[in-house]
Amino acid sequence: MSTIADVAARAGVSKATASRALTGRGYVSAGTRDRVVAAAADLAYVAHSSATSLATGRTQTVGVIMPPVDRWFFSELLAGIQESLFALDYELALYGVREGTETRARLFHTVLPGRRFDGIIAVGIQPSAQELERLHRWERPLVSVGPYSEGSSAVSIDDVGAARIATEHLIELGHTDIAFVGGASDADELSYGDAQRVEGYLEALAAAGLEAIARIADAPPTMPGGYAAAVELLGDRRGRPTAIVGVCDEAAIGAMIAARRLGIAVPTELSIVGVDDHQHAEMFALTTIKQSPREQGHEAVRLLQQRIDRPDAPQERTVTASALVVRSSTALRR
Amino acid sequence: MSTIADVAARAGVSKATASRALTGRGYVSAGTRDRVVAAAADLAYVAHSSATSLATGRTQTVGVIMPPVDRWFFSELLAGIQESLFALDYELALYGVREGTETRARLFHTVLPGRRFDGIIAVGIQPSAQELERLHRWERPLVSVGPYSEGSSAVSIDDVGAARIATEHLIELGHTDIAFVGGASDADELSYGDAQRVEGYLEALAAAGLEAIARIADAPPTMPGGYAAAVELLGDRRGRPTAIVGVCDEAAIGAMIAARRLGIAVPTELSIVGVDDHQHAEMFALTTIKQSPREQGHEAVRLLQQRIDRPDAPQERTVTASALVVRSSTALRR
DNA sequence: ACCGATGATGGGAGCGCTCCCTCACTCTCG
DNA sequence: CGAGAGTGAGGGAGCGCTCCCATCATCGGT
Repeated sequence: MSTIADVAARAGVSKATASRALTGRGYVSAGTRDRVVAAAADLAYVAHSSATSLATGRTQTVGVIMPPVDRWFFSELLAGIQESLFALDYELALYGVREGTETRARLFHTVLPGRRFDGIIAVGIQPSAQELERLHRWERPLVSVGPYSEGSSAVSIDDVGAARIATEHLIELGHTDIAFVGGASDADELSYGDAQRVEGYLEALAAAGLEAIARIADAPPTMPGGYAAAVELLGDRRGRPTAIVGVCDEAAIGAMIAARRLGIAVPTELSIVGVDDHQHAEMFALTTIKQSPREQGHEAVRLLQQRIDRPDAPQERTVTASALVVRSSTALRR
Repeated sequence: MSTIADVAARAGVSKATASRALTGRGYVSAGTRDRVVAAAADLAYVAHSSATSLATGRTQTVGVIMPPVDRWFFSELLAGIQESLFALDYELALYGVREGTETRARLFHTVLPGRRFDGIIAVGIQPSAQELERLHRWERPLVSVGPYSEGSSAVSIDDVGAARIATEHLIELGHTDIAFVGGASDADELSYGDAQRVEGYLEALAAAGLEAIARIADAPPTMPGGYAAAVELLGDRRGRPTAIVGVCDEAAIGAMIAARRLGIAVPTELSIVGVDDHQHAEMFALTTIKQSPREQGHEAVRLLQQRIDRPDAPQERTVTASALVVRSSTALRR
């Protein structure tokens, strides 16, 4: 493994000049630059990242903290972040957040002070006041995806709005018995975004004077979760709702499959709407609210990059709009 | 941000002693150690990772190269890797592999020589001879998950075996018209493991003297992929197979949904078997071959750790067994 | 002819850590 | 009782890079 000293020697210049030629910072004559670049190529020289980091204080690495990627939304988001970071020549260090505070504690006590990252993208995490304070002391930019908190840029989905639109769509179709699949009686169990969606559902009902009929079935935001909850919900022939809002498409699809098994026709007997526009939504002809997690990933990186370049620039907050995509899982109430 | 010099000063010892006390390498008296540790705690001292790396040559970071995590298998595998790395105090730097060689080229030309990683876990990647040579020159361990190549440890699924078992199961049930959903006429389009599965399917047929009936439907290894392929396969009432092997559970489930829509009863009229034991397999009562991607992730990290500790230890190769999980998507041929 | 930009280069300090080497001291054992 | 091993601590080089500063040449403007 050759060092910059080797390159400098081979090009017949000093280390300083070689560094300037290679990084593009400072005065170097064209001829010298070419010689240095050629020498570097000959030696297959690549700067030692730790040495560069130590000298510059920048690691070219971004930490990404996110929930397990087994949900489509997160895996898409991660893909978006990955694409953008790659394009900007940043490494991506992935951190899981298990609710177990161990990961989180370690992150704040060891990883951040270790100055491994130039910035952080935190997905679906609401930092505590104490954590925020530490982040502030960390003096490096944070962009959060989802929840928004003072002192950091954020790209958010309007989760409340998405669920509201979904619910309103059903109300407009004449439904007055609309259940929500994918809540949790213990609110702590819900991710931030999911909690917001419950909120949106309730808001829409309230706006239509239907708050009394609110029915929230607890379920994890997964297909089996939605399936199980729907089986229970639809099992009773008379108390059965005529429409269902899923906390996400996975849950909605689970509910749809449950309905089919129970011989309940969708959409004639039961309307179902989801949130996300999951890759499977089309196959199931699911009416849903389109989010674009991949683009949100891009946006998050853009914001972060901006703040890395100009740390004193004002915080920015992007809220991406939600759009209703009508397919054929919803219909007028009979 | 305090440095080790600050800690040393506060504890009234030299930098060297402080370092020894904190890293646990070399002689330090218990009393001194305690004083240093206390001083470090007071100052909230955490070693600067770049400085440590530069001095030790180790980054405590492992690079993970894998396909997009939108398939359950990969997201589980990643989760397993993440868990184990976290437990061992390693950072995880994530790399996508788009077939676009750009990522790959950059990895080999810039990232590896930049000495950012102590080791690499490569998932589903068959390095070219030239790449292998570079890896060798890199002199750091590589563990591959999936394909096995000379000179690196590997944890592999017996993909051939898995698909063979799945197919044999159908043959034992009396089926003689068994289609495979999720191939690709252009073999390059298939991931390594998927290609192996096609292999296993063909092997089983051949062993039963059924090679003549092999029918491989091209489809991406996804639910919509399996759905579309199955719709085509099952559309023709007479030429219809009596059993289907899915390249993975997602594809198998897609096929199952297609069958339902077409009014074909599973398993009475059509048997379906998948590979993976996906989280949704149970909900669909899918007979499948159980893999444990999460455990494979653990195993990959274990192998890597071993090789980081003792670089000259012999290469190890783990092949995890596959087990048939019979649910109710398969039945005797009528 | 002199001066101050401007361009091009080299010397070398310094980033924060580890670890080799040296030194001092205390035991242990022949 | 002295040699040698074992233990504890400090000094300081060195990891590979960047970047500040000093130096020197060139050149146009007064």
